[in-house]
Amino acid sequence: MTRYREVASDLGRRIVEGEFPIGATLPAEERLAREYEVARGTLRNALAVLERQGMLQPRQGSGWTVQSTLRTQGVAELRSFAEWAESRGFVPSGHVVRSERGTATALEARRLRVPPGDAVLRVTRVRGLDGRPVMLERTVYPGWVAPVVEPLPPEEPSVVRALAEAGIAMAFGSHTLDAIAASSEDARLLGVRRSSPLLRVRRVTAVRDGRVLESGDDRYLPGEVSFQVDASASSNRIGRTRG
Amino acid sequence: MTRYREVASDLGRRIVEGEFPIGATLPAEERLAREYEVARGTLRNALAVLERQGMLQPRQGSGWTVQSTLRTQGVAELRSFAEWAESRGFVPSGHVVRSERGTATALEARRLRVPPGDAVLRVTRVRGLDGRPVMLERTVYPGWVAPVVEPLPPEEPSVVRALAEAGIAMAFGSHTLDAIAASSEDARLLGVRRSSPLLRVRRVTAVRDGRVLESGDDRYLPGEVSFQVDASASSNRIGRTRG
DNA sequence: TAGTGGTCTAGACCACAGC
DNA sequence: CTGTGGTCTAGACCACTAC
Repeated sequence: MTRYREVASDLGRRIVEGEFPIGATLPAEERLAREYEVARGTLRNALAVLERQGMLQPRQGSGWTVQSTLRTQGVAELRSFAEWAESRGFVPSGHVVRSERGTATALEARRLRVPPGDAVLRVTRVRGLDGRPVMLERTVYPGWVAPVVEPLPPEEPSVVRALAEAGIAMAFGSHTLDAIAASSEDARLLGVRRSSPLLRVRRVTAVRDGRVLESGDDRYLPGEVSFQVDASASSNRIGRTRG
Repeated sequence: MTRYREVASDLGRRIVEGEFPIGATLPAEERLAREYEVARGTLRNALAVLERQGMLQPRQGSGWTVQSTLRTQGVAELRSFAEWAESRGFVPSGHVVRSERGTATALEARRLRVPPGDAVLRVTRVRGLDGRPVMLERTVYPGWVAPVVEPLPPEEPSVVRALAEAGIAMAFGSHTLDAIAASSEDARLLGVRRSSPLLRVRRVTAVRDGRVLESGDDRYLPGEVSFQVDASASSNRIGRTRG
């Protein structure tokens, strides 16, 4: 653990616990640096961590003000449906509709960055919140991930967590959002009429060394989950939101 | 202009011009710092700027590698339809369908953070790429912005640019993405069938001091424009993409 | 083992906010 | 004016990569 992460962690804890409520101004950097017995540069590294998490915002000449007392996690927040749901107080569910081994088509191979014809695992899941289906997920895993995913119980709510426990941690993700009309299968599994509008999120996630972990196509019912992007000059934050 | 921004700007130019192509490794920080005659800390500030723009990525023990030779702009990239289109080589168009003054409804007042009943300006525009309509935009402006927007020509392609030239610069934006079925008016103006799927982007943007600049509802034809989010442990980047 | 980015220190001066 | 964050310097040592 580096010193600035320790400071960020402790300062974040004090904010979450209410010592500095929303709208409050933190003590000056100089004072906080003395308090934690670090150089001002190190303290500023810690503040930058909390800024990226959306908790703090600086203003030259004034000070650092508390924007939020909720910790967000960037990638993880976007990546794991189950962890997002739990952090918001919903009960996530998952149900495997289909799971089959196969060989990579040209398109899948390009997305997964493996040779065409390589072994892949295709899984279709219906994801729910508090018992109601809200999203249909079709994921393709490359051969090296398949042995970890295949033995999971069909009702496993968090595949991401299971992968992390197996030492496979996601480090990068690219998501593309658009709208699409429900196919016959989409309609049947989500319980809507064919060609009704769905929010489609195509995603490719990779581990630290660049290997692709999965390629997926998620289709959300409108009105249940939407995606929110907060952008400022210095940082962007992305997350799901209800409704 | 601060020194680290100057360095970032020059280094970015060298990358765009091809001196360091995609995949290339930059000279070591120590060497670049000597070259630019700045301290290593200042050079690292410059590299951080280019990292946030998605051009560079560091790896401990190796070096900084070039990820992209395209400059992105964070908020601006997300905010201005016209500037995004031009940067990608498309010709953006805009056409005002309706423009009317009115008083803020309860919902509009909450979004714009003004008292209900305050004067507002409501504008509906069809936005196009290379002559084809791709998006329908309904924007509500608070009273203090209306005098700048109202006199603009109905075919003005970039409202953001016009506002910036009037000294009104957007500093923060929140965007919420979901899918929605086309209403009768949506269908008529975009040339699709009623209840066909559209990507809806609701946005609220604010200036530096926190005043809300506009509240909008944009509806995109599927297959024309989508939104892409690249997330990693250290940073998130958002932008539009074609198709 | 040599070279790289990651972290940290202890100062300094500047630009801006707010009284 | 005083206090704040923003920038900058000139060093140092550590963790990791690649040979």
